[in-house]
Parts: sequence; structure tokens; C-alpha cells
Amino acid sequence: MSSGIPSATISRLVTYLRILENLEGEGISRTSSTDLAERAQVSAFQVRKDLAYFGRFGTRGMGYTVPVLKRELMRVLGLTQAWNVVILGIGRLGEAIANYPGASEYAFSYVGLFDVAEGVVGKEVRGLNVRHVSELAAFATANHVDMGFLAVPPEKAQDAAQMLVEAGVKGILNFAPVVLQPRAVERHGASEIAEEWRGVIVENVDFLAGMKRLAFYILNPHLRDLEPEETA
Amino acid sequence: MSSGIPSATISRLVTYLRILENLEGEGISRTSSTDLAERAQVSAFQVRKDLAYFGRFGTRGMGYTVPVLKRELMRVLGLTQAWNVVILGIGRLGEAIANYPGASEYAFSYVGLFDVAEGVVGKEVRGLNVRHVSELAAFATANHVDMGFLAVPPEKAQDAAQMLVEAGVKGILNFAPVVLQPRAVERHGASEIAEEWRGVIVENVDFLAGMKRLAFYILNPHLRDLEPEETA
DNA sequence: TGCTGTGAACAAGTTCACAGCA
DNA sequence: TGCTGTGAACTTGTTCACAGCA
Repeated sequence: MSSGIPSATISRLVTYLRILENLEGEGISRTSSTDLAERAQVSAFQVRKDLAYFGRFGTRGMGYTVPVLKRELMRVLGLTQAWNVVILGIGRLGEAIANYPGASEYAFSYVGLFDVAEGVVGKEVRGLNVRHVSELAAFATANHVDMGFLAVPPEKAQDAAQMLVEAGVKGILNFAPVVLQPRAVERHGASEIAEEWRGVIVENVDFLAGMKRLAFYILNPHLRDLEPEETA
Repeated sequence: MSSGIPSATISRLVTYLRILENLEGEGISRTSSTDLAERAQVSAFQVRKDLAYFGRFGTRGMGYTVPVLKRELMRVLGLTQAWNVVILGIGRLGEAIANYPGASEYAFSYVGLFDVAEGVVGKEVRGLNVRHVSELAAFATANHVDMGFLAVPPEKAQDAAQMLVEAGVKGILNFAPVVLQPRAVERHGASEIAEEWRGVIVENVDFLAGMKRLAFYILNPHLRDLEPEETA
């Protein structure tokens, strides 16, 4: 609902931005909706419509200038400012996330890593000492934290999310295969959204779900949206 | 397009299935569209509509029987059969995926792990010896492989995907922050879809994109779909 | 002339109201 | 009576045709 920018558009903008970075890396300075469309595997109409929600970034007859469009998309997506991130759950997955190259591009930076396990707390990961989650609240008071990544086991995800929210994060990237409830655990069942959850954004990254969708579409390929036949 | 089952419905079915497993684990044997809706954070209309695409699984006036609906959803999603999976790229992320609990639920099983790096090939991960990718084609001839997980660095993703497709996989779960092109690399630019790519399903799991979407929605919370106010 | 930007047509997906059955 | 199942209304998102400017 609301002011009407499709969430699919946001996902596509992220893709366009990545393509622009690659083009820039290859030293290509101009592109077009047709070119972007092919690289992003969408239609050129879609590219132009997506961009039009946010402004006029091209030149009629000429196309787009790579660095200009890149800068504009970074601005639109909020990637020109600093983002402080904590990770909860430094198991194999949390560690892989912390070390994944590209995450620290733009101004994302990991400022704190938290876990509960004996062998993990105190360990050094990507130049940070893993702290015990009991320190999270104090840490968040002392340091500005914008978002939290949740990489704990599924059964602990709701509690851990609650801690993040109480620590004041504005967004959660949830890797656990769980639908987070915007309310404290004890209050589960009450249909009220807990006050501390108001305005908190949750984005899910769920590979087990992806794996199951993949199984479904392998068995039912005709139900998969075909790729656009023409890129004009 | 096509026969008209929204892809969002498939994602939600995966969620419903997970909820049913949890309910079963708690010993709860009956549920309703309202209950499922609350746990899945969607509307009850949506739950009923999603299920109705595939059959009639409930009892009017009574709701759904947990084990029955669970079994039906597993059948619908294709999770009652065996799926042989290979992973390409056994870095930190690939290893985390291989070891993630829950992946081997249902009949998903990792049958082969592949990499190119010296220190990685030969290593034992989850009871499997990591092989060199040069063995992939022969491996796929000798063993039935249904899907491949792609956890290689972005710049190698397209080539690696091509190998998977040539090895005959029917689906790719792509963890690399790259839009895979359904064509061989040398042929990039030709708008023809390469023959070997016909019918191959690609599903993306892209946490860097999720992180950027999160940044956007933190700055523009009003553009985020609000949660359904009522669950009736 | 060429490619962007955009209002209008269309298609897809969601919400709803209620019919139908235990 | 209660909760599912579903056609119809509606809303959202995509496609299109073309106007508009370098």
C-alpha cells in the first residue's frame, strides 16, 4: 500500500546499482535502459519505470552516464551514509557473513559481534572480539547501532530479535528460517505490535526457503515466470 | 504470466509448512487459517487463497489437521522425493551452507562439494571430501545431481553456473551477488538462451542485496508494506 | 533520429463477502 | 454456528505506445 513504489522496484534498483559498479570497473561510461535490462534480466520498460519513480537520470537520445546513475542510485538507496551493524550469532554462518567481501563496501561497517557460546565469545573475527550478548544493551547505549544481522539458531531467533529491538536497532536482517513476530515473546498471541517494534524493518534472507522453492519450480517449471523474450 | 499461481504464494507455502512442523513439534494437531495467518504474518484470506490453488485441505467449521496439511504441502512443494545437491565453492559461506542444520531435512542431500583452491580441495566437510571442479562433469555423469548451490566469488559465478548447467543440473541456488545469464559466457550479448539453459531454474539468495534493501527501508519506512492490521 | 520519461491499457495478485458444508 | 473455499471487486504492478527532448 502507501505512496506506491513497488518493493520489487527496490530490489531491482539494487541490481542496477551492482551492474553500474561492474560497468564502471570495466571502464564503460555510458549505458541505456536496453543494456541495463539485458544485464538485469528484466524488460527495458521496467528499467525506465523503476528509475522514473525517483527522478530523471538519463538524457533522451543518449542514455545514462554510468557514474551519474550510480551516484543517484546510491543516494536513493541510502548508501551514501554510514551504517553501523552488529551481528548476533557467530557460528559458521555468522562468521561467513562477517567475512564476506563486499559487505564493507559503502559505509556498512560491523561494529560488534555477539554470541553466547563458550568457545565463541572472546574469539577474534574480522578484527573484532566476539562479545557475550549480555553486553549488547550496554554496547548499544555506548555505540550507535543502525541494524542487526540475526544468524542464531531458529529457536533462538525471536528472543535474539527482541534483544536487538530493545537495543534500538532500526532494522534486522534475519537469516534464521523463522517469521519474526513484532512483539515480545511473552506477549506472543496478543495481536498488538509491541511499542519497541514500531518502525523496525525486517528483511529475510532464508536459504532453506530458497532451496524448497527451487525444488518446487524444478517440478513445475511452467509456473515460473519466463524471462522477457525481448529486451526492447 | 502462465497458469497463474503467484510466486509469492510458493514462498508463503514454504512458510506455512515450517509453521506446521513447529506446531507438530509442540504436539498441536489442529490449526486454522487465522492461526496460520498470525504466525506467518499475513492475512487469513491470503492463507486460504494460497491453499486453494492446490486443493481442499481443511474441514469447514473445523480448520486444518496439522499432519494432514503438512503432508499435503510437502507433496505440493515436491519435498517427498529425494534431491541430490552439489555445492560449488567451499569457502566460508559454502562450508556454512553445507553444515547448516535443517538442509538435510526432507530428502535433500549433499552428494558432492567442489572448489578450486589448493587448501580446500581434499578437505573433509560434512563427511565429504571436497573435489576439484574439473571432476564435476564426470561426477555428474556417474551420480544423479538435481541441483547445484553456487557459493563462489561473484566474478566466477557465471562460469561456475555454466559448469553446473553443462553437468545437467535442473536448478541453481545462487548465493553470488550476480544476475546469472542463461547463456554461455563467450556467447554473452547474444540474446538467445543457450540450449543447455532451457528449463534450468535459478533462485537467488543474496544477502548483500537484502542489506541494501534494509538500508533503504530504514530511511523510507512508509514505503514498506505495513503488516496486516487485522488477521480476520 | 534515438532513447528517455510517462500516462494509459492491461495483467497479476490481493482483499473481500459470502456461499457451502461439518 | 464456525471456519473453509471461492467468484467478484479492487488494488497493485507491469507493459505498452508514444510524446518530448538532446
